[in-house]
Amino acid sequence: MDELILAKFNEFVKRRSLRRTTQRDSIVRIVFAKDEHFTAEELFERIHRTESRASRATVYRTISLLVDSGLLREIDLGGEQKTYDPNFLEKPSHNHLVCVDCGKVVEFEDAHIDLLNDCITRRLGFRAIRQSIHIEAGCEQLRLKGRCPNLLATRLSGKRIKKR
Amino acid sequence: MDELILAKFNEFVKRRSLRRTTQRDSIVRIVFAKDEHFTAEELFERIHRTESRASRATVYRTISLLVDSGLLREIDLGGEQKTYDPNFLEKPSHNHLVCVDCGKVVEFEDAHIDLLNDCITRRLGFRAIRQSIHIEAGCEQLRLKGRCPNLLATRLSGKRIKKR
DNA sequence: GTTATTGCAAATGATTTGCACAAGG
DNA sequence: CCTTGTGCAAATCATTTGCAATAAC
Repeated sequence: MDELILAKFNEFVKRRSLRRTTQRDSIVRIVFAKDEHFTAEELFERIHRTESRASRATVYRTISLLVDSGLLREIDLGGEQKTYDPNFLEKPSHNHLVCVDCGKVVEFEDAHIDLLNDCITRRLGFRAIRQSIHIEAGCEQLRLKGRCPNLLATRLSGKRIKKR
Repeated sequence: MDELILAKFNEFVKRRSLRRTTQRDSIVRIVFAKDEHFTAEELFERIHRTESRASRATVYRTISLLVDSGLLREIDLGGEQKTYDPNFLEKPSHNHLVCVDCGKVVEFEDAHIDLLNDCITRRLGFRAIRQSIHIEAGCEQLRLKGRCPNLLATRLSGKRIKKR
């Protein structure tokens, strides 16, 4: 499955008369091996947990290429580092809900929302290109039962929870 | 009108046992004198075009206070500098459409969208706190007539247009 | 007076870049 | 070969912070 993406990427690379390299290949494979969002630094660490090797500079440069190619998207999760989302090929129009209690990011799609946004855009005199919805929300289970199934997992994994 | 906001801010300042200073007063006045979005640097420049004086550090620190107080909101316009929006008091639930042709930012409110987002959030097991929609769009007039009323103005004013 | 605030300059931290060497086609 | 990519270390740039002097209350 991610081999298909790699093929698309290499097509893009060729079209731009760039070169296929071992570093680019392994970075792309690692990016699309999971459906998780990541920062440049997290990707760098993930790479170094494998047998592959690539410098920080190459990681940053390859991320830029992936974004240019349309295979990867930068999303706004409000942190200090940029966050990237590898799931837009599978779900071309998904949005993000971020739980302020546990930091969990939930992806969702909704055709009604998309349609409504399109209407609004047209009414304003524009032609929609891309839209993204960002919802900050609290965990209902935490509020009612005093605990949230994600909260513990998040703490254990040492993930960053949005401050504020 | 902005004197009311200043009063609210000073209330907040007192509640936190902080101090009312000339710098803070003038920064708040300048922030809410217009309904324009701005970056820290742009605010710093605006201040220095008046008779007021405040260091860059104080500008940054006061922006943080304003955000904490809920009077100012950080919004995502995708630039390298953080952007702030002083209009959430007047329009508590507005969203942003950014024109990729001219960089113009249009604010819009829509009750249907808000309701729909609320439903989706609840369905996912969360309780909505805040939501924002970011639409990137092209100018319909530019496409049809080959020119956009905002484009020239934007170029003249030297505003940053979103790259990509 | 005591505590918070300011301004400056230095520190930080993510991302970018120049350059010499290595690798792709 | 000739051109693009890589890794390193240095540069950038927005933002933050330590500290001594200053201003609130």
